[in-house]
Amino acid sequence: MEREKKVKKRDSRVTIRDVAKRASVSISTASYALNNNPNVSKETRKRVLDAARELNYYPNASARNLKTNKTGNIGFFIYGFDGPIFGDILEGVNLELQKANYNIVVSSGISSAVLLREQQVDAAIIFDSNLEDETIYNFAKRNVVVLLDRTLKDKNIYDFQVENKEIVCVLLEEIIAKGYKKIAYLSGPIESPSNQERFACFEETLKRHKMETFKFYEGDFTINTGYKVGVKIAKSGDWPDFVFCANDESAIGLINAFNEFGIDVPNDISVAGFDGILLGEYIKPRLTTIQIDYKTWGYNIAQFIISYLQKQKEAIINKPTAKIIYKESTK
Amino acid sequence: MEREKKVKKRDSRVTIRDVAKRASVSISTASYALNNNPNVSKETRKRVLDAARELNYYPNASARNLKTNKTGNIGFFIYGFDGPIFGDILEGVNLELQKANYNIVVSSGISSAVLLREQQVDAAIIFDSNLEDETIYNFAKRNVVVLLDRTLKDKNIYDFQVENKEIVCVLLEEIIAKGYKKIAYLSGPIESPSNQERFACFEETLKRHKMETFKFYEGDFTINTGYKVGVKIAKSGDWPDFVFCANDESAIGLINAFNEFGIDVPNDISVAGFDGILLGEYIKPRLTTIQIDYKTWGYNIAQFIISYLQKQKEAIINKPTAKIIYKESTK
DNA sequence: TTGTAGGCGTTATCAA
DNA sequence: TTGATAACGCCTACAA
Repeated sequence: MEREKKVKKRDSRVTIRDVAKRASVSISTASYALNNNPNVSKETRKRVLDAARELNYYPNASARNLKTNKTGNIGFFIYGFDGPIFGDILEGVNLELQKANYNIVVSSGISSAVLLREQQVDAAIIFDSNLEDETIYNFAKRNVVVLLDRTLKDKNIYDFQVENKEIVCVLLEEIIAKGYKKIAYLSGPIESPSNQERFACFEETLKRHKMETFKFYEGDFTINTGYKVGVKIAKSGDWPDFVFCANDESAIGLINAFNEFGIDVPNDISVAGFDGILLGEYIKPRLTTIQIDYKTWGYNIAQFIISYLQKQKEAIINKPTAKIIYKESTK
Repeated sequence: MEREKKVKKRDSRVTIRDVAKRASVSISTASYALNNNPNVSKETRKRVLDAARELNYYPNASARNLKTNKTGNIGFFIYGFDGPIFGDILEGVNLELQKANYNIVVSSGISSAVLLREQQVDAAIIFDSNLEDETIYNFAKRNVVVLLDRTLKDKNIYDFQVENKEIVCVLLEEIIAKGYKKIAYLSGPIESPSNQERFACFEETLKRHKMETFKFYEGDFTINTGYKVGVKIAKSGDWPDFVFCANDESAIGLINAFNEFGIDVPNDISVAGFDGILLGEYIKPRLTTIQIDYKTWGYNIAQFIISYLQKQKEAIINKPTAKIIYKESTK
């Protein structure tokens, strides 16, 4: 019975206490050594680090976070795990964060709101329109937020929209120059800022040439809806000669429908998209698109957050590059 | 000066202390109320919850985790953010975890190892062969681990491999029945267990029919390498009449190369893959494949973890269903 | 039913 | 250069 009491608590982790004991120093000295604090002698540091290694010690994150009020984690919150562009952004973000010893933590759905509310991350990158503005504002009271899916104005909140304006205009100018007359638009969700910007540029360029939007088809950025719109167009008989799609996925759905109905792309109807996703290179005909360098975008976002958190310098936002890639879906 | 001292610390969050004060109860009562502990009167609970809402209180995760030695987070660690099957598994996992109030946390690269070592998650799902066995063993001393990419034997460690055996045999049987004679294999990474299992079934079935592997091409599960192999085959002139690829992505690269070199798929060479990824439906010819229900797999994994953590019952592992989908890439 | 108090594992202040 | 000790915010015996 007596002996039982002295037994180490079942399951208990190695703590800094154990390390200190093994290195024959006080807890505080151990902490200094482990955190590279300069005021600890070289020999002591070595003893402590050795002990830590021998005991396979790793700090308890909760305790550290509670004390320092930091987590070292950066959250990336997305609306779903299967979006084709997230992969690239995330790779860029992660590569860069690793260099600065931040951890990336990706989440989606309710989890995202919980992690934000309980401040389990030091900074948040948000690409999920399901997250409520209020949750974001609240998190931003004490932490930095980068928005990719909307625009909010407040201290600590920054938005990194893709640069749509110029590049969509350029594409449309070139399309008009090629002689297309009946130019239509397949939208994303109406309220999406990206969609709105892209459509604004679309309309503006047409207007500059005294042309009218041949048709405005409502979509939602998905292949499925793109397909449905394609079927409707095919059946209608009232065909445009060019459809600019707000993103690649809807363009791919559209082309799929056209293929099925024997509509010749690009000769009957030409199609272009936006994003430059991998899938666009594997469909037939391959998709003309505006290619965004999402990986670099991710890299830039991570850079921004790091310099913000470390307050090294005025953090600067770099827009990702965009370029037009002509493939066989246009003449 | 005096006044300065009394000012609330800049930036400080709302704590349970503030809630207790506003509800005029002690901290412990507030805690009980917030955690649905039964021994607190209805009115008191209401007062506390109201106060929490009014103050916009959310618990400090670090403090809670430190005390309870739990995080409520389940980690999913992957080798990269752009794998086409992760999206589906993750959706399934997340949907199920949400119901049980667990948060999903996805990470990759060094971050994964850190999160595991510092035990920032209560359970880990691992699909990243870059993570070292030792890191996993260590984490598993106190937590449950589900492996999707390898097999390790230890307390708390479980592996959920896709069921490759039966279904690959069935496909090969059917292929042989169709009269293919020169049947080749395009592998994944040689050391990958999935690849090994699939190849074992492949070889076994051929052997049963007294056939030999026409060629073994080494790949690595990527489109790029699949493409390179395809080019090599095209140039060699020594063609198989059927290539079974260890996954869809390599099959897609292969077909792409064949298309470029004017090899007729399926008539010159037929191709089949494994996974059933979206891309396979959009290439020409569409890819014959073994389709795995990855979303359900994710669902099952989450179920397993939840019942394990809650020790409700003997946790049971359900394998995901697999079925063969014939498309135009085979005769 | 409610309150008091101790401690989870760290970091960091202060004194030695 | 090192060590004792007080927090960080929360949960939970135990006492009232």
